[in-house]
Amino acid sequence: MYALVDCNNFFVSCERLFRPDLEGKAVVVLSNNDGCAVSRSNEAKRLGIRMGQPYFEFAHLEQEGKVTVFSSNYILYGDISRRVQTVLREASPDVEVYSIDESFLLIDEQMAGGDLDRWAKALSAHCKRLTGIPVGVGVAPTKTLAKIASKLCKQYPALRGGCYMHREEDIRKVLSKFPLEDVWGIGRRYFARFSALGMHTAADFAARSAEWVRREMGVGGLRTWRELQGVPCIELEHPQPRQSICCSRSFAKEITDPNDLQGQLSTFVAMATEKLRKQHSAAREATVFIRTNRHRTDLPQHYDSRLITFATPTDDTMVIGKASAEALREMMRKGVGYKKAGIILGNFCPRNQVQADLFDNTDHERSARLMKAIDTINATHGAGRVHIATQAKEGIKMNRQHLSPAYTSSWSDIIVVNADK
DNA sequence: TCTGGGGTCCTAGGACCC
DNA sequence: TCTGGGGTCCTAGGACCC
Repeated sequence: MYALVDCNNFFVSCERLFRPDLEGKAVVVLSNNDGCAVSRSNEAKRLGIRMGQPYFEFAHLEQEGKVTVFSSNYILYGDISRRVQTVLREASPDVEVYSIDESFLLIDEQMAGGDLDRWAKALSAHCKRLTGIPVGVGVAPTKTLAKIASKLCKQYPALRGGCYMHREEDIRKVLSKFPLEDVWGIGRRYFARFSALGMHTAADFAARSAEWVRREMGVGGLRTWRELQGVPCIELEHPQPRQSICCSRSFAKEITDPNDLQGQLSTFVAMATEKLRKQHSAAREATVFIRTNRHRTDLPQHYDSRLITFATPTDDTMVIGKASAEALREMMRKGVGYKKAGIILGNFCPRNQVQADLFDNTDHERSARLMKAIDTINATHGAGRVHIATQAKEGIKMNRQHLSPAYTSSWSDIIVVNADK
């Protein structure tokens, strides 16, 4: 059986850990740059705040004291996520960390003491007790059904955080009420097409023929369809090195000054190459892109990107940084304000299998030693302690007006318990 | 005024090979 | 009228996920 453990309103739950006064209240966590809602407490959902809704549209609710708003604090969420994963690894030897707030576990009835429903509820309670994070645990014969079971946990508090779904008639009953758009693998596009054909529930989709599904959606859709019938087609996956690494941000204000934008891009390059080195890869390609504010239709729009190729695959911040800076200079138009920029590294090979270029006389040994020194210092003395001189001193120019402290990852932000009070 | 960031997989079609 | 058969590789675009 597969279990899906899904953290409820994860970012909001992380913020509430250190703000218990917000329990039972409407809370929203915003995307980077305080742009839009990415996590909402149940109370905030009830206020009508939608996923992805722009902040300015509900900022009045905050003024009226009806909702508390946070900037996203990924350092905190990443740390809490690792704690949850630690608890889950004790529950099963086979865990796939699917996202920051979801993990799949492989589980059999013996391990669970013969009662998987009880096991699911117990794991939910255990996780809450050890980490403070409320989770739903859905157990079913396939990953797709386990996702559905975990959603039922949120819908029905009587399940006490755990739901084991395996009998055919139970599954049929659930699917006949489950919205098709909430099925894992059915996105916005397919749902729009299918609902126009009168299909609205998971059961409507499951009732189509295999040929029809294959024709309309290809093999991926067929897998989803079979998983709904209880036939496992999607296995537990183990972490693979990334095939591309992207680092980009929107800025608080449009940037016009080339040096200014160069400083921001340089920081993106440093972040992306650090991730690249962490997975022991070297990149053959980098794409640099810039864009103006899409929403300001009154201003001139400009999007451009440059693909850079490296004769010798590299993970060197300075090599990639220098090439990116040149690309940026070529693209930037005078007087145009840029709202977003970024870099995508791609076409990787393992770092220890780099094929040298006959005409390349770079000192790769020296480069490797320097990068290792930078990474080691930053890992032990704090991110960004040493950096390339072209990086912006003040960091990425983002709006983060509602940022919570780094409660678990910075000595200066650690909670102080005052016994006198 | 104000609208996120980071990924993966699959498919069709074109170019090329013998 | 009818115009071979069997492949590979690459890319762009579309779909999906959180």
